[in-house]
Amino acid sequence: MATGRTHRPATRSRGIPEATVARLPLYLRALTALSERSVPTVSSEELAAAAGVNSAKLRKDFSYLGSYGTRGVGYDVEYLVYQISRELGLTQDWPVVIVGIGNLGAALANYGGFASRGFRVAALIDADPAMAGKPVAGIPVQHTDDLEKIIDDNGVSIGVIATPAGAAQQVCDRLVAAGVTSILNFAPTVLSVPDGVDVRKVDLSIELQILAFHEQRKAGEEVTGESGAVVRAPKDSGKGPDGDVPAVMPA
Amino acid sequence: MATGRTHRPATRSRGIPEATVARLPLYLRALTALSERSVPTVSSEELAAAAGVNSAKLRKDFSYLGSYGTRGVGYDVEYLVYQISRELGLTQDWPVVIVGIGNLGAALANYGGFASRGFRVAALIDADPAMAGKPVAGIPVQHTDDLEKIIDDNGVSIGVIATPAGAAQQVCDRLVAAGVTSILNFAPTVLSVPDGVDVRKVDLSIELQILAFHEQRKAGEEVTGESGAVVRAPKDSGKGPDGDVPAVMPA
DNA sequence: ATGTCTTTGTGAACGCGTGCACAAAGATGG
DNA sequence: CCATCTTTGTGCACGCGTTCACAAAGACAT
Repeated sequence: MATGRTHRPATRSRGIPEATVARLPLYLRALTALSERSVPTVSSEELAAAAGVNSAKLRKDFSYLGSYGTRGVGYDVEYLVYQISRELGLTQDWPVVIVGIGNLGAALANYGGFASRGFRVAALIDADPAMAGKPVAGIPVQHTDDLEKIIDDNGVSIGVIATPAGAAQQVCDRLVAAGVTSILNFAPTVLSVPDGVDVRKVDLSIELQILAFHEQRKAGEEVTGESGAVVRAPKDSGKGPDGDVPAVMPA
Repeated sequence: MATGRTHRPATRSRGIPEATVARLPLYLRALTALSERSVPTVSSEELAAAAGVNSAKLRKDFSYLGSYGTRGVGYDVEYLVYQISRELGLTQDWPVVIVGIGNLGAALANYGGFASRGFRVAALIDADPAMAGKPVAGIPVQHTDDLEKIIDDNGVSIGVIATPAGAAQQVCDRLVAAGVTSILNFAPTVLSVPDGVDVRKVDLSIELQILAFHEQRKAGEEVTGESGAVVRAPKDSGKGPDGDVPAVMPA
């Protein structure tokens, strides 16, 4: 997490809870799919199932946006798509820069999910002079030296950091100084930013570690299991870690 | 989110709250850095700062693991690294398969953060026959047809899905049927899995949409203290979205 | 051994998020 | 126009997570 505005301590933005905001994109995706199939209306139950949430939660979420449903019928799909898009600020086009065009940065540049949701990759930036000018995803990579100018010229307020961990804080500082106020960080580092700047982080190895924790717990319940009891077959042929690694011993 | 075990409704695994589990990797990273600098002990205050969290929260988190600190001194770095690693199941080596070797899948295969944390990429799988045999990150890509055999031969219990959205559920079903019980999903879809299977999702466009929401809110606050009216500074030279896109109109 | 000083570990209070359950609203049919 | 039936919107209760604040524990100096 960043030092600045990351978890937004109870700062219920304009009355919409953070947890709800995080689910709106989910609803939007489900609604867009329905819209493409020309489904006119949808009930909270159906939509909740499509989004993978509880229907009561969904209704409460929508209640923060206003009363957009019709009792006895459900929600108008097109209207709801519009309302959520507007609420999320997706009726506008957000220019985004990606800094650090390695494997991940290139993958992000090629990712279709951005453009389809109102985000436009305005520039790709990398510190390697050898990359300069080389096109990635049809966009020429520019050098870090011009970072400030690029941000300014394009009116960018959202930056994506996909650099190695060591460079992330420095890049972050420059982005912020140049006027960026929202950062999506893929580097495995805690970024420190001033108040007023939002940081969200995506950390691949952390996600795996959380999975490993639960996986280990499942394995530990194998026979002992009170409820689930996986009871893996005899012999150590079962799924799971290959073996024990000594690791560091306690002091 | 997935239908199955994703949010784990209050199923405090072995007494350790989910929120704490999610922070352990963060602490571990900070501690590893200290360890590499041969720092012997660290106080909750220092470590909390390095991990970007509140020190009280950190102490409470550690209290779930046991009393590993020394009052008046702090925590033994090496010992804590060991304890957290063990708790997370990282003293074991977890074989992982990545399904869908497009831009993102390739980036994940090349990502160093996996190997350094006890995760080993056991296999890369893709549905494109043209990719078969081609090495990515030094590992030959295998065809989806052999998915079940690969899972079984390598004793894989953690799978990463980096396929297009359309293929994700099908791949997921096959992974689960083959014995995978933890899935990290990069495809923008809600996966449905049976009980006992954990799913974590990483959705790039959702993260950006959340940032856009806050960005829009900040813009709205510019001059007008709180409620509406964007009132951007004179001329539209400020940072921000390029312009309004009509989008869908309300019914 | 005793006192002081630092830092941990945790009891308690509070706030957010979730889910139940139901009343109100409106559509639909007779 | 009235009755019935479906589905929303929400009051309420509960539990998790966070934070404060402080007593207990131990290091360290004298």
